[in-house]
Amino acid sequence: MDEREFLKAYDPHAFPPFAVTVDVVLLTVREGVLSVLLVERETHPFRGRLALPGGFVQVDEDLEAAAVRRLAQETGVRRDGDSVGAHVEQLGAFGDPHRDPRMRVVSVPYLVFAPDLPAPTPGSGASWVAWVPVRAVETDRLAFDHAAVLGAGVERARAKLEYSPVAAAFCTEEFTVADLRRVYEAVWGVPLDPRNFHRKTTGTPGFLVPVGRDSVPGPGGGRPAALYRRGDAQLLHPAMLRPH
Amino acid sequence: MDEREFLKAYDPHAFPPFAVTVDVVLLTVREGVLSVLLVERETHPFRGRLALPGGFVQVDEDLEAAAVRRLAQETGVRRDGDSVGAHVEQLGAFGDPHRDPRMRVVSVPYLVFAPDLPAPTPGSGASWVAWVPVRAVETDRLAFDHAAVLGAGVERARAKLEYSPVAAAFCTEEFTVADLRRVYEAVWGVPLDPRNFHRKTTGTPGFLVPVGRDSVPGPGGGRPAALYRRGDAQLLHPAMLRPH
DNA sequence: TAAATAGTGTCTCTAAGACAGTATGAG
DNA sequence: CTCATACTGTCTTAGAGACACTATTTA
Repeated sequence: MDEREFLKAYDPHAFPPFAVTVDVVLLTVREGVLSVLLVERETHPFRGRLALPGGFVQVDEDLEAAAVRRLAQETGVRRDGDSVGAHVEQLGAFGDPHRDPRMRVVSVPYLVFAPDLPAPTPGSGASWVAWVPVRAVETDRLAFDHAAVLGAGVERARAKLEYSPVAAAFCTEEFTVADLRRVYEAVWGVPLDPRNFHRKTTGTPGFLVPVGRDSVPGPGGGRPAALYRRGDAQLLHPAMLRPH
Repeated sequence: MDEREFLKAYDPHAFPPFAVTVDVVLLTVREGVLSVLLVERETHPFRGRLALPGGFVQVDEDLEAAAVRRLAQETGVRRDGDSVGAHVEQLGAFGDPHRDPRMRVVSVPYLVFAPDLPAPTPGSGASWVAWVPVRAVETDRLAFDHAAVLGAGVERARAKLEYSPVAAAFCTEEFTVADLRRVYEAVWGVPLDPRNFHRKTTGTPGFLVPVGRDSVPGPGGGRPAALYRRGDAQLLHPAMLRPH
């Protein structure tokens, strides 16, 4: 039998059914606090419980595209090269045989970083959507294994800030060194020395590109800060060190 | 409708069929060269082409267990806490809609490190098995998207050696500092200064535990080296730096 | 003996941590 | 003016890279 005949005779329905879902761990920093976008599930299973946005992948759909689609459908948050989607990264596969009571489901979560966004609006499958501070999430009340997924996402985010310049994905296109420092402080949960942080970030080639203009100081004053955009470096050399 | 009724009425076969497979990127260091275990496919699709060991996950089977099972079935390499399986790590999910001509398949590859092992024997689904130096793999002739999977595995291994003590998983239970250095040199593909490497590895707390005995020198002589076991550190602090 | 490998010591340089001191805004 | 934030400079110290030197084996 050659390959063509083989494929013609192949019946996918002959095998026990699997499903593949995607979930989105969408993180942002609001008021100095690392927060995650959660929805309240509108249907069984886990109806009424909080969960990450997500859902079934369509047969002909790319995994990352499915994640972005479900995020938009459930929460109204759309991909947009400059803000949401500046950083989208796969978190792995979660496939415990009993993670979903309906059937065997393997879920592929995606980690997304976003700047502080307007309030999301509930859509299909969600009766409620909101940003929840990560430290305030009641992990043992999340649907499915989303506590583990969220934990993996936060841990990945913390590690990623050390050796990559993705922290800028939490900021608007133009930002100050202090904006960026507040991202690191929120994600790592530790205060950083503003002066050493300034020296490190502005001194690492390719991390920050000066815009040439200054920000306007907030209420209470302070010297205006220079504005920067993200540079083209893919890796930080040497890495930002997280205080131990 | 409550949750029980909902689940009773749920028909998994009503949805388009997905399949989930696992693949194994089994790496070792043989004669100073980073090598990967490849099989020749016995059946369509990609019959006769080289591929990573792997196969379909069973409905009630854990993903990592499936990877270990397929590795044993196809190649005879068995899990064994001290050698193969000293380090097993998920590499993510590969789910391009057309990566498999039979049907929609999402594959979850696992990265495994092993010490130099006895020659493997072909089993179910494989007509041939062998260790192939990673640099000698003809990536454009591998089955499916295994070139990308192998690339991700090698890149992950390189990064992992920097901040974790997993390099010891490439060695037998007791090993010398030079054995460990040869692992780093093979995986990173660069020579390292033996003296600085010695200072770094023996000076990092929790990395190496001295056994108290010496190795026997090879032919050609040389001073016997102290033997070590892997320590209990999970992370290297500070990290081993890969020469840029 | 020479050659090979193991292990120690020492110097230099980069860069991180801990600040002091200056600049420029708001109120 | 004071207060707040931005930015620059300086000192100390940990640790990486580049060696020289000593130790212990085989041939």
